[in-house]
Amino acid sequence: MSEYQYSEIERNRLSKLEQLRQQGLEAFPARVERSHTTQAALTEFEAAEAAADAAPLQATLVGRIRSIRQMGKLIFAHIEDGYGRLQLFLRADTLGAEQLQTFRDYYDLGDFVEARGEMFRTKAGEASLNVAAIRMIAKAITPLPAAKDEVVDGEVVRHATLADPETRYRQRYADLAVNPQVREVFRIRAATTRSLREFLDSHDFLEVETPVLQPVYGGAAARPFVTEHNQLKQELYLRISFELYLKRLLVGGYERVYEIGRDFRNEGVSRKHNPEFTMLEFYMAYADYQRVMEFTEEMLRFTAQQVLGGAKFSYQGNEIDLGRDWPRITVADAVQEFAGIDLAQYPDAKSLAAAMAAKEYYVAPKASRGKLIEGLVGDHVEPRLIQPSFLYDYPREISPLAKSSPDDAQTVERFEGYVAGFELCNAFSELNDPLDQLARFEEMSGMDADDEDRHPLDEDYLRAMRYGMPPNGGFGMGIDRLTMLFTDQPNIREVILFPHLRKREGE
RNA sequence: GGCCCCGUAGCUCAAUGGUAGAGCAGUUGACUCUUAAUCAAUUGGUUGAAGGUUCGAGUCCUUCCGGGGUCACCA
Repeated sequence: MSEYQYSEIERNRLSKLEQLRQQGLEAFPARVERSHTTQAALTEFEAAEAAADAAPLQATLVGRIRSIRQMGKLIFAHIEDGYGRLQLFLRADTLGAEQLQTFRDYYDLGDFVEARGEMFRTKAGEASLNVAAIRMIAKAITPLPAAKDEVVDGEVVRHATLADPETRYRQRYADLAVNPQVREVFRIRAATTRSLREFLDSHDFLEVETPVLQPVYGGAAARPFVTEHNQLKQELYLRISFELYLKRLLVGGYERVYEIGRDFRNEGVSRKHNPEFTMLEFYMAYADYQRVMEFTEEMLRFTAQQVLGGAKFSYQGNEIDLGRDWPRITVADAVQEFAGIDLAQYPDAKSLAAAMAAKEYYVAPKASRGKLIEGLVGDHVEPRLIQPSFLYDYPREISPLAKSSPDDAQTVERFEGYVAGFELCNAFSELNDPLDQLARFEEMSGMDADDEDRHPLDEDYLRAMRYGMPPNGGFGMGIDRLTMLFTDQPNIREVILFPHLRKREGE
């Protein structure tokens, strides 16, 4: 049983609904007529205007009532559909006094209607539908949380609109219904994934789907969500990455695979983190990380071109240009330049921690040398990388799945792409030597079970690798973060339709 | 999880510790070219919840619930 209490406004609207029904008027019909979208009606009407001898345009439109202006026996209203908005012109002469009164008495802002009539231009010059018949196709009981619309230079400006972030996220349907710019964010998001697919498909990649429920999680350092299969009495993890399954497919003979899907990480929620988020990973046989860097630049340029029409965009006040060559700087050089520490002089965690402490930098307790370097990058380097850049050659102990550099045992062939001061993607020359991989897993086994960096040993993955895995370059990118960039949104929740929020009492 | 801030009408927001208000939405009325229409009148509140201090609490204190920011964490 619902415990919902109707508000006064809702009770009023329910009463209108009841009265409509008493008059035999169905407020939620199963079938509707529609000859044009609002956009098509406007386009065709303007074309007919241009052709002097064209017949008047008859149209049947559907949409949600977004404004009503009553002028006695004349009513102006705007309807909005998925394509735009259009003014309805309701006049007693055309519609009939009785129908006009029905509209006045029972129709509200937010209702969906079907209106039939002839397109014309009002004295004020707005292309409008002179309504000959109108009917309710879905009555809105709850008023939409927006007061009024205004059109300024062709743009709809909504006044006193829904702004409370909590309500916007919990009731995204209402947010979308009243905030057109929010609808636009998710169109850009869809265009982004579409163009990434287009790029990868055109480069001979195979799109695949791998398990979300995994008996062993891996491919990243994060706490997993744990669940259980009842019948198999088996503990399962929601995946934290796709990596290990995608690389198994290279063993199987596919040269290029990718997956776009959801990862789950049981970590804190922040401006840049949601417990479930969308990731793109691809693996490219016979490529190394340098090749993947080039490919990444190409891919993001293509995507920006498709989605934004060019390589330049503005993000939170910074002008970002994906078009130029991305600077490539080693982690060691970046730490030297931005943090003033020469990593070569500090070959172990203890000496590096001391050097950092001397500069009054934050030193994470019990951190490995790799973890300390990562901290330096996060604190001192990352925020400075506004224009698209690659950092490369990462510490071995924080990269258990990456191939070692041929000339430095402490370093692996790994890069991260940074844009606007945050990490966008992460890639490496994938480790394909099963003996080295086993050694890496065993290094991890010395760690505490709850250490974030501990990577579980995956026997089946090792078995796959023993069959022979071609050398390959792998890549992962957060789609949510890319969408944040493309839509100039500072918070990941703005690019996730239904972001995670704490459950409310009673829900 | 720590710290800081916030929660008032459907929406956006006011209110020195001293009568809880405005605009829009809603309701009633006027109006046949409006477009944030206009004009007149009007309804609507357990101020997130529970305690406490006080003659008196939206305001101060405590706890809880929810949200935002930030730090930690997030390879």
